[in-house]
Amino acid sequence: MTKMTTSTRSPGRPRDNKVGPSLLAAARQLVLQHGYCGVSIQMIATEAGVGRQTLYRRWPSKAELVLAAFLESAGDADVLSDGRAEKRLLHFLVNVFRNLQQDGPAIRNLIASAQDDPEFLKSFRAGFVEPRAEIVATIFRDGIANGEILEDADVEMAVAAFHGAFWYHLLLGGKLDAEFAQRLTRLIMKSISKEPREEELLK
Amino acid sequence: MTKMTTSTRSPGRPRDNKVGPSLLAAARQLVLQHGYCGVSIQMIATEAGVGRQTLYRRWPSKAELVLAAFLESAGDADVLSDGRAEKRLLHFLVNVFRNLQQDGPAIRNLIASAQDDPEFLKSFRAGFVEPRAEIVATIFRDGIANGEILEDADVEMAVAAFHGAFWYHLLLGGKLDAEFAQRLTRLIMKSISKEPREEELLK
Amino acid sequence: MTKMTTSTRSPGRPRDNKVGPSLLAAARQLVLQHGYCGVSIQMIATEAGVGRQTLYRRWPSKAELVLAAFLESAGDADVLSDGRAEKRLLHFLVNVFRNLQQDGPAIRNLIASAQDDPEFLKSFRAGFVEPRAEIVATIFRDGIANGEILEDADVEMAVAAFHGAFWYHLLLGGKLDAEFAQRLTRLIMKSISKEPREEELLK
Amino acid sequence: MTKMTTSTRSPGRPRDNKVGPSLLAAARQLVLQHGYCGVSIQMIATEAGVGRQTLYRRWPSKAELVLAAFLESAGDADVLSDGRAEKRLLHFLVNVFRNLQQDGPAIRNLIASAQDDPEFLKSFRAGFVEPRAEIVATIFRDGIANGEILEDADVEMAVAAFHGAFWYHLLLGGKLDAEFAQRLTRLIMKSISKEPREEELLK
DNA sequence: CAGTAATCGAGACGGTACGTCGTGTCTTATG
DNA sequence: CATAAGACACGACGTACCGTCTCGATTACTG
Repeated sequence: MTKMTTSTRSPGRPRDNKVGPSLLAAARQLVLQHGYCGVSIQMIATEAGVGRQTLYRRWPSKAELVLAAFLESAGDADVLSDGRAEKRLLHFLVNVFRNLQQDGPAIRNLIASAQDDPEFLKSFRAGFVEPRAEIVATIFRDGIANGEILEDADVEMAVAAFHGAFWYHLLLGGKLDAEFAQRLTRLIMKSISKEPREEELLK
Repeated sequence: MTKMTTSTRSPGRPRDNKVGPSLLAAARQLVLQHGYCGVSIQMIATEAGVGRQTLYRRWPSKAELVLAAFLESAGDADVLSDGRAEKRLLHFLVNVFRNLQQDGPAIRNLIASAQDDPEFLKSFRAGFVEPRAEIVATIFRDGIANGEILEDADVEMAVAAFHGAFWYHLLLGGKLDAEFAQRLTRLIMKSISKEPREEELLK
Repeated sequence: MTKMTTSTRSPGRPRDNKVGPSLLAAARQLVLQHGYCGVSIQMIATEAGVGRQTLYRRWPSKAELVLAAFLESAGDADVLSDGRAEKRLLHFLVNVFRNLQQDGPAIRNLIASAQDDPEFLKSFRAGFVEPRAEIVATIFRDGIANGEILEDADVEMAVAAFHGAFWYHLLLGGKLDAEFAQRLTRLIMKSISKEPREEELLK
Repeated sequence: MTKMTTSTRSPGRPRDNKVGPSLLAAARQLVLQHGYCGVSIQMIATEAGVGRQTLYRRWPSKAELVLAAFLESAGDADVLSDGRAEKRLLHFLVNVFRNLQQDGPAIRNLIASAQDDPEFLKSFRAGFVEPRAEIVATIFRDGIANGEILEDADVEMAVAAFHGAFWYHLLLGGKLDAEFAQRLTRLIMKSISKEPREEELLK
């Protein structure tokens, strides 16, 4: 036996695997510094000490590159693996808001970029939106499983309302703080949880 | 006596008041035809048979002009003045969705434009967002007044979740149809209405 | 009578008539300094303190601009208006060679540029080649008129051989000095003048 | 003993001696098809099924490669070995013009390429210009030897005028036909041949 | 009824970013 | 070593908009 691996290694000079990360780092730093629109493709390439073409070889647009750059930092969303749904939601939201403290402006611009670039919209959904939606959906489904949440709850819509509400604030320049997180979580939970209303409990 | 009013009319040639509307019309038509990003300021001015400066004299940016153009058509939001809150919400939403059928792409781009232009964000909030938020808030407050909705409902957050949910879908390219409207309305109403849960009714 | 001139002055802001000359000057200086290929359109525009578009508005290519720049200096070809043909030819050639001392490299590159750009070739012929050809042709025709040169001399071909010979040297990097001028003039004159051969005179 | 020859055969993989010719062929075909400037080094390499480096290992530039490619076809210049000088010149010229029918555009671009690349200019002179100059010079010298041409004829200049005249036409897009060949030959011969003038013969 | 001043269409102007192209060098694995 | 493939840094290209400016011409009110 001669060759184990089907090692379909493409011929030619392999891509320098230091250049991708250095582009991501450059993108991230420059966007945080000058804002998304204040940064050109040229600037990122120059900062990374790289030719422009080398960038285009990896990402088709500034938006895709910046998305990748900000996905890294946001990837490590720490999520409570169990506990009451409301608590887990709140914890998630507080974490997200903390990230947005720094990344908010960039994320807003990525959402903006997706509005006239269907290809990027797909990337953005797949890389950013859906993972986060899934986290929240999982919390809801766990809640159903352990009896906290109504069996017939409209999970999909609850997720949309949950994320939508803070996108709405984010995109409109509103403040995203702990109080907001609490109120939003409360609102959604009221809609889908089994727990009797407080008012009724008092009766 | 020649003139009654001391009307501080500025000297010089008065503005041609046909030019504003023709710019709005041109903007609207071109954006619907080629998409927001497919239209340049020059194109709009040319289409309206107007110099570029004449446009800048009235609006500071493409976004502001297009906002004005699309505000006109959306201005005549017909809202039920009374009835049950859920019904009124649903009616509003269906109307909005009907408008978005045509204007959706433009609105998405306006939201996008606001993400890196604080000045325009203010205009957009004042002209587009807040009027619509107020309509929904009013419905909620009416609901409280007539006992449909809990006195301590978080109206502001409910509005954010309500609008946010369909913005979320709009910006992500989701479908905005009657079913979505119904499910969203239901979710929000469940959260804030007094009506006892179905489950409890069955007890 | 109200208006005399049909003054078809085009509308819009008139072109700044200082910008053309400053571009020509910049082009000339930079090309002399760094060579034709060492100069980019951007460099010329920057040197002239002008936007790139402003340059493209006046000339369609670097070649056309540089041609114009070097036409100016070469325009003042001083030509003897009478005298013996051979003397006038020689005087012309010496003058040309003096110009080429400085402009030679640029001219060579202009000829080169014309080889893959038919549009520019036309400009180059009209602006550079033909005026110079005409000067020499005129000398020949004067020579015919005053009996120095054969009536049936092939003026066109003589011009081609005259100019061609020194283009040949120019393009091949040969030296263009007074001796060359003398020998070339002699050769051509021998071909077309009436004067009996020296050899025959000696018989 | 395995190998006989001490032949200083370089170590490593020997050059594939099919690759050179296939590059020449690819270059020739592509340049004839798309024009010199319409062809990139990459295209030639790809057409020949060869890596780019392999090309650079053999020729330092596109110009050198294309020169080599077109030298092949032009190498077989058939020249009359004796006869009257004028006849031999004419025959040569007609042959050259026939070649230029096809290769003209490429040759023009090679001349152009030489204008900003001294290294290539040397190659071009050595490979293309001088052999052809020598052919013509030889014809002239033979003419001197057999008494057709004046002993003190300026052969070098005659060659320059002869070649220069048709370069001039070639580079300026003029037509190179039999009539041109005849007129040019006539002009040069008149200048350097011993034959008495027609006018004088009629005396 | 001349003077003043702002508006209008048109287009020049200095900039900036874009995406593509070609060049010559380099770096792999495979002969 | 040579080779095919392709990455890489670089830099020019021509285009598209942008927001501002500068024209002649127009159109009102003012003194």
